[in-house]
Amino acid sequence: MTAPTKPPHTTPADAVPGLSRRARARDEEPGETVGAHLHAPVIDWFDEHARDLPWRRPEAGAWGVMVSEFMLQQTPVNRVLPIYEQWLARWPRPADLAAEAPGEAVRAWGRLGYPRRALRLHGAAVAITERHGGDVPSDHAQLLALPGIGEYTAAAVASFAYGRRHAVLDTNVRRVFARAVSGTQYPPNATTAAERKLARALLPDDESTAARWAAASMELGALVCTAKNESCHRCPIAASCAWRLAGKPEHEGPPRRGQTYAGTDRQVRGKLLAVLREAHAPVPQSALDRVWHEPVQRARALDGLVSDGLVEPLAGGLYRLPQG
DNA sequence: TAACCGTGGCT
DNA sequence: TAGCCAAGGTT
Repeated sequence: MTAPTKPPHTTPADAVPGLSRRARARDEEPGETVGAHLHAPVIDWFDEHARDLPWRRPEAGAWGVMVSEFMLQQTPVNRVLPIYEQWLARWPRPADLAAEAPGEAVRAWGRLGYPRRALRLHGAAVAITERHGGDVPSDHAQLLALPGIGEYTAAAVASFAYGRRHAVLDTNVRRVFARAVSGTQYPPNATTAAERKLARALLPDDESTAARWAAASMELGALVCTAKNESCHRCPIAASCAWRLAGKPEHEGPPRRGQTYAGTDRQVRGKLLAVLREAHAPVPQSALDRVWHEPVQRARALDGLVSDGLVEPLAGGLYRLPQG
């Protein structure tokens, strides 16, 4: 098993075939919208082909959108669906989660992976309850100030839940833009200023259209313009796609090494936490010792979990999920 | 900036 | 089969 790897890049920052020189020179707030020829086909495609996901239904509300965004960070939709439903049924409002021990969030997170997200979602619920009267804020800066929310998630919640106009730049959208506009197979490894500028330039002027565009361009990347085995024959903007018109050149250069997973601290942490999730009483050290043979790494992993706040050490060599 | 942080399905 | 891949955030 390996950890996630992102493809390397060659994107020339400002070599954007689809944009006029004036458009490239202009920085931020648009007077006229760039890339407007992409908006209608992508949004129309979305209207017809969008998946019916629970967090897209009106009854999900801003809290449902926010919960889904936390769970979807690096985790596939199909694995999120059942946990999302259980989560919202148990904690229908931020205050409901805030009233629980953080360890309950970690337990309910199950095997979604990256359990620190569960802790941060709990922390965000506490902050929303304390600072925002229990309502998920719609302001980008206020969202960004919450634990576990970065640039992408703040924009996604503001856009999807409140219809605000933000560039929502996730891995799907970055790949769509890299191909359709920049003409490269993959976006850069890390998000660049040029990508942000491009995303802002492509954002429709109208607020509700911008929100629709954000969801539609992301869905296109998830369903059609995928990382591997892309389906150009189903793509609404294939005719103007810079990468396709260039003959779909494959990325050149050394592939970035993916971190191996087997034998890493991450694997050990996962095994340790799995024991504590299943237990409903404090667990003795001896039970944790069984999950990994190598004592030094085992101790390091446990220490890491404790310092992350995912595990609470008790007197007498007992451990449990955090109660406070 | 780059490393770190889980998990399981797919090819 | 073993590497690839999935709606990132934090340090």
